[in-house]
Amino acid sequence: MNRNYSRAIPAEWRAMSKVFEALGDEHRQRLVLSFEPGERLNVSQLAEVSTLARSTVSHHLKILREAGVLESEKTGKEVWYWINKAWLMQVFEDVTEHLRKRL
Amino acid sequence: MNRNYSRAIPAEWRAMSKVFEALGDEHRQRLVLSFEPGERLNVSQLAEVSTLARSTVSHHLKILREAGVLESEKTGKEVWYWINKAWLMQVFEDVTEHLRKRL
DNA sequence: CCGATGTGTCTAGACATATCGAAATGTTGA
DNA sequence: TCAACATTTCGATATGTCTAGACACATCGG
Repeated sequence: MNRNYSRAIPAEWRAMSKVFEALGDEHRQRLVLSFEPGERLNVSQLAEVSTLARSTVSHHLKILREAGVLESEKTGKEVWYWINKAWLMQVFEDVTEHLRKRL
Repeated sequence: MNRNYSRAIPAEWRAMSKVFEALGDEHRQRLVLSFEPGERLNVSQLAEVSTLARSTVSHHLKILREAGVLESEKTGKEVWYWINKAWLMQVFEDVTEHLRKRL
């Protein structure tokens, strides 16, 4: 048994922690699932398909961005979001690997 | 763009949803990380290393069990918990695969 | 410069979750 | 049967999150 409960969370779990938190919400899952491969969407488009108010969508996008799930870039008035696919897959694989070897 | 925001969440995401929610909490992460490979731990042992009250630990274990992260079995007075490793790895791999192919 | 547009922030209320201690439940052994 | 033990449930409170609308800020076109 690993007794030092308060020790640092492993790096791959720490990164994953934010992702777990971000993707634990169903609305945020649906936002992520609105993307097609390689696609970039702006806030208006995402708010349009969502059932939520635009400000609420903005709030959820912020959480997804801070978790590293989404990336964003502002061009003119619009802010375009896309899935941080490579990084996200890497984090998932790291956690799977940690699970395989250590737990 | 996938416009039907309210459609059903894919099966592998639905299973993952509970896992995300369960592992989004740092205390629950620490509980899971207390296990060594193949090990079974009871509530008292987990409560002992935790900084939380016994009843609170029990509450978190219930969430982890309902999410499928942990399994449990009662033998006599004690309830033993262990990580549902094979299933958990499968779910992670399914999500990674969905991410690779569809997003 | 001004109005229209796209986005983010702030606020407040509703709602959900976390937490602990006490009480209840179930189990074992004397 | 009874006392001790392990765990869960319950009640109360504190804390955090979700949500919409009002407002602020930046950008673009006229």
